[in-house]
Amino acid sequence: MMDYNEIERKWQDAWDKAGIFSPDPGEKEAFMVTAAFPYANAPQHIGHLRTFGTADVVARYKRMRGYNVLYPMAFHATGTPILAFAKRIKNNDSELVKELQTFHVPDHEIEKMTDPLYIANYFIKEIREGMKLAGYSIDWRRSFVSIEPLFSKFVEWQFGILSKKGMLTKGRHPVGWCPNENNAVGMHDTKHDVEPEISSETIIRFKLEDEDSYLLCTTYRPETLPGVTNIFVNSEAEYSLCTIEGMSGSCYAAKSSLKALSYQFSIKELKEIKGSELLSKMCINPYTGKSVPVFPGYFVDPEIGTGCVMSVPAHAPFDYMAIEKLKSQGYDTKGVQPVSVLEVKRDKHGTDAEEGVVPALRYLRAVNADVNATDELVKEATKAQYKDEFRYGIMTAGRLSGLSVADARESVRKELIEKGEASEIFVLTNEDPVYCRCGFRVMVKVVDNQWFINYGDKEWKKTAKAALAGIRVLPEKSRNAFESAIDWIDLRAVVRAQGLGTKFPLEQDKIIESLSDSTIYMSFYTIYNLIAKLKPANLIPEFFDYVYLGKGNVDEVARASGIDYETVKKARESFTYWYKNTSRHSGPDLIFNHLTMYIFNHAAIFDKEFWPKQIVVNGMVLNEGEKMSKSLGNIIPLADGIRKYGADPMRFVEIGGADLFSDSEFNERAVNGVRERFELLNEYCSALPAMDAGELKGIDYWLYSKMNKKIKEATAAMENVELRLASTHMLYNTILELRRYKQRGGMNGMVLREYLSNVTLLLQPMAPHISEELWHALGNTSFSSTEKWPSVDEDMINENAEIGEDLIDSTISDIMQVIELMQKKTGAKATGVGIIIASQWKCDIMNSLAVKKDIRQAIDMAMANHKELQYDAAAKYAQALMKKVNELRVVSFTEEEEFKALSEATEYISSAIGMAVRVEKEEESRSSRAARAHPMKPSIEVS
RNA sequence: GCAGGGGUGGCAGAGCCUGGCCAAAUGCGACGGGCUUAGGACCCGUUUCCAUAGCGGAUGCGAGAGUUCAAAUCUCUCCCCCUGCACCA
Repeated sequence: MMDYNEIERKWQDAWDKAGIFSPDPGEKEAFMVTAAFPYANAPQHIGHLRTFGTADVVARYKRMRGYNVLYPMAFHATGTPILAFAKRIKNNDSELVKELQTFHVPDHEIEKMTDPLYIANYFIKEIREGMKLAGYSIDWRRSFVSIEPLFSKFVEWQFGILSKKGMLTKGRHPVGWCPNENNAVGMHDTKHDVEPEISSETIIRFKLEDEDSYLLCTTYRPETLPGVTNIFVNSEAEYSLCTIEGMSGSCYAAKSSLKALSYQFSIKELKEIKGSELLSKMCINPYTGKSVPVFPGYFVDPEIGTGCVMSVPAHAPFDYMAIEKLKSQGYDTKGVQPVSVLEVKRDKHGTDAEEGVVPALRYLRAVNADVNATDELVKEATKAQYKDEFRYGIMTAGRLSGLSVADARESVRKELIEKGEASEIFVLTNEDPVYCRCGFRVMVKVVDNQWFINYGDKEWKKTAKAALAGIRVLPEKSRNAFESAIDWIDLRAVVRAQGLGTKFPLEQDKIIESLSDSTIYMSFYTIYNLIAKLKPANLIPEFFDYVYLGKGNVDEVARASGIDYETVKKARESFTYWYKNTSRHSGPDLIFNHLTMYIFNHAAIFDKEFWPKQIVVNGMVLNEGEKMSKSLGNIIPLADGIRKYGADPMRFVEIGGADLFSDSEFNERAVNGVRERFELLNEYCSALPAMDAGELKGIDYWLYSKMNKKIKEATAAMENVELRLASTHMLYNTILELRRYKQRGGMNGMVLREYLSNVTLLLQPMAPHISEELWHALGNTSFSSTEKWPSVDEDMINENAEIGEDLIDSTISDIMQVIELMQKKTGAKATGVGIIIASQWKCDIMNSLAVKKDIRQAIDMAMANHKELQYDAAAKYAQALMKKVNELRVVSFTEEEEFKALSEATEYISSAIGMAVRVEKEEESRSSRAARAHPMKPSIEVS
């Protein structure tokens, strides 16, 4: 048994000592690999092997292909999660403490984690250790943290440029808000890590007849305005008359809804009235001008929206039910009748459309709801109807006629907002109320004067598309996602009121939001080791202008910044050297934010030659079929996994275990399978010294052929970062081939050494430690890490050698079948087997037919070439073949070659079937079954 | 809803772009056999159905339709699943 951890430590130390992964600019062509940097709030779990490991495999492969490869790594700590973390520790949050304990964070460390910087530093150290254990070939000299002052200088410079280029704008923006802490809240600020989901609704005002005031209704479905028959209010609740910013006149809304509204509009209360007082009134539909009455609605919640809803009984089951209930209670509903304003071409969830039946009623019937039905049931009907109507509905009412529901909604909404009759309001759409960690209910606040990066800018989108066109996206099928991400991304709020990070240059009391400060940081790696010792004050914009944009000259920049001449010069050289050829790695979840912003910012800031060249997107890692998550408690810390299974087996399973884009599965069985195969390779390597070299046999040529094919295919796979395919070639097929080689009596030490040497090198990117170990077991003294990738000798790819082996296999399996059937039938035991090989003329006829499909020509040709051949026999054979002429393939073996291949394998075949074997040619055979032989399908005679 | 990706044998998962060599790689599982004191590991075989002294046939890759001499693979329609939807890293 190999001790993986010992082997890994040994080679990691040796690499460190040799400094082979800390490159500087040189003669060789550069290649830089970067992976989305880890957030410094927890050590890594095995899922991180996917992105960082894939990046490492690419780095290692490219290094062996002769590139000067740089794989740097930094750490992200910007934003609020680390602050929230510190606060939770302060509050003794047991959930968090438990989580930390799964990562073996000692209690005395947890105690100190009330300090955000301490947290970041602690985990950065942990993560770095984990990455070393995993064997990543990282240049640690270039490692920085996204909250350190030098990096902030760089980010300030970046935003200076964005500002100058007009990419920053100001506007209104809704955010989740805690009224207690007066803070924006994101997912990590809420109880149970719920993301506040915000969507927009429409407030529509209905003018009260004979009064200079309005009723405010909230609705998702403004397109149903033509179908409004009345308004519902809650007759038990208090209502307020108030003035609302952005709407002229005074308006009524439920008193208990005002608080939430006040975070989006400034509101002044004038007076209060009872809901019941509104009941006697009539009001005017702003879209149709029609007058409608106000009724009490049992289901109206005064806390939601404005506490008034417009009633569309034809299309809203709740409205329909409410009116029916009123009627049954003897309430005077003034003869209102449902008005249908749209029709659905196909009913998915409701009953079939019936002439004259109100749509809402159909959906209610579909769930068996009567007048006494529960709200749950009505809700179900509502959902179904809304879904169908939004998806398939076509408007039938008035000017909206013919429009789809979605289009009509936009059109009505826009028209009313322009006229000042409606306004947009934001609401939380989470199923359950969302609570801040402090216990207060989260609401929506609209922030004015919010700074945005304007990714909606048409010209910028165009440049980004141009940049994308020049990027090699792997896997290629994810390019679509990038295309649509570029189209879709719009304004992005760029600052926050709190959090760690860089101050926003245009508004010094705000912090640049954490995804926005890390869009071009990869370029910072190229110079970080040169400037690490400088003071922030040295890093003036002119310095970055020179380094990244080539503006100005060394002398001036050196003088102005106080940085010495050599460093300035080197920094520019380093950037231009490393940044021309880059590969960016990340998970699929970042396509719609980070990676797209990465493209946008590069396109805006850098010269074309420094735009991204390659983006590799990889899937996640699942643990025994389930997503790893804190809540499931199935996270495997990286260090634990490596300690238990070894880094290389873990790497192999996680990185090579699935297609790039699909998720890979961690399971113990697979890891053990890999370990066993490594052991087997190791055994073969140790057995080598005892083996002699001798004359090459057929099976040796076969192994050579397989080896070269393997190199060819593994190389192609690595070029496309198809790591699953590559791993199949490199390890799994290797084991199958070695097994066969041995079974077929292969024992040529020279051949085997060459084969194993190449396999060892192929394995290097994915299993670097094992590769080094085997490489030395084979007697080498260099690092396999810095060796050349094996090259293909096309001449040694020998199809015939492989066909020969396939022939042997298929013959054996045919023999076994025949024997089995015979024994079943006659009960007699077989004692010997004759293999009879088809005559050359059969082969000739078959090949001729396969190419030409001309029976005449085939027979003539065979007759001409084989004097002994009877015309009858040739014709009969050719006719039989004609029946499936379309399936015929050219046979590349001659009778002689077929005979040779099988004769040489007699020993193997007879040991496989357990009895004596005789091989003969058809024309020499006296067997009655001889004529049944086909090319590559010898006749079998069992005696 | 919008966007992106999928649906293949007991399971996982290739193949699909570039139609035929695909009853469909590979791994796992199950079954039978070998090795072994026994188990594990390892090795060999079987693993849709029917037929059969092997080389044949039927059904078949979410459902349906189409194109083609030929479809898991191309086109259309439908159904279902997964992921993301933003200021959050």
